[in-house]
Amino acid sequence: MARGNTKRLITEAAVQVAAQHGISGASMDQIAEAAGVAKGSLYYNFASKDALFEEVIRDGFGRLAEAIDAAREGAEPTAAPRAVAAATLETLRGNLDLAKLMASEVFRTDRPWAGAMELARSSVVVRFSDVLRAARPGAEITETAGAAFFGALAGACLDWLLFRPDQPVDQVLDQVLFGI
Amino acid sequence: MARGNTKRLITEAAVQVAAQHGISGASMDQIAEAAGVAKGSLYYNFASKDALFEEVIRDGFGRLAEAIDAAREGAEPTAAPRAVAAATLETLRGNLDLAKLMASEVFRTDRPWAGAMELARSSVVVRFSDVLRAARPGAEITETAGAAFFGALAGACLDWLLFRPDQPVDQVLDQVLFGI
DNA sequence: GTCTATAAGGAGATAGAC
DNA sequence: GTCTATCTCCTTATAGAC
Repeated sequence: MARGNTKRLITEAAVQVAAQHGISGASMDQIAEAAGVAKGSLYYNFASKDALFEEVIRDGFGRLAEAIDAAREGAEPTAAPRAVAAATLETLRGNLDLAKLMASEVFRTDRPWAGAMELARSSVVVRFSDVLRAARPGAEITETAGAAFFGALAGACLDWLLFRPDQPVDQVLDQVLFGI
Repeated sequence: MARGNTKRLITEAAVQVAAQHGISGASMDQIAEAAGVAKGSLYYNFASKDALFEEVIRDGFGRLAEAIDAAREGAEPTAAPRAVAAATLETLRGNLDLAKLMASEVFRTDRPWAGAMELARSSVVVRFSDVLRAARPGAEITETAGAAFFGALAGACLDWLLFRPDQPVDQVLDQVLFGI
């Protein structure tokens, strides 16, 4: 089995296991079993459990940042908040385990990977702030508004996918943006 | 030492430890040490680690629900969203460890205490939805909007307290409510 | 009602065969 | 590059003294 593929198997299994139990509650044994590889292979491909999850975190937020950028490119500034929100909801829906994992670990500030986490979170928050600013040239918009927008999307999206999955995505979008 | 007091010492220590490491990562040994009691006392006062955190969860969301109700009572319907948002920010600021804990565990659906968690979360989401509906009699507002409002407040509040603590609370409030 | 001591099993990580 | 076997420490929970 090629190394690149094994690494991907491991990170995907890590996401799946940690979405249920949290990073602390996810054991390397469980991850190895979910990935279908031996525990030794985890430690060949990653220096430690912390290094493994640092990569998971970077990948996860990176994927979200790319989706935001793509959605923003194709939209007028005033329409961009809705386009970006839609892209975010779709990305989170397509990576539900990752979304749960991010939501549960994003505000942890005292772990080895906390620096990488804050860098990744911040890059997404900045994107949201920029989109809001461009849509409302007059308003005073700081990164706190971006954090609020991000929180609104994450909160509504997980409420939707976990507890009210029958809603159409447009309805969720309307509810998130009802004031914008 | 009276039993009521010991229980409170334990729950407060549990919040403090779990805010850092998550519930899975918080050990009963750490909690006992932080509470200043022996581990045996934890198991005298609570049937298990899961039972302990079920009480922590119920207490936490109960406190938030009370603050929301109090803020709503004293405000006109159109001013209620801001009043409720302010009360929420103040409550979370006064219980930062609890806020971190709630944010990180609220979407966990496969734990023994998941039922209690969803009941508690839902009671808060319903309150937010009601406040928004009363403020905008014409609009179609579902509980998803309440979940989004809750998410926006939690996201902005933790961004504020953890990474931009110098902002005045009114400015945070303005950023969260900029579209409402 | 709170303590100490301990049981039984799971954790992260490593060594060495293949 | 992946495996199995193993080390050591930490985990939840219980038993029984005080």
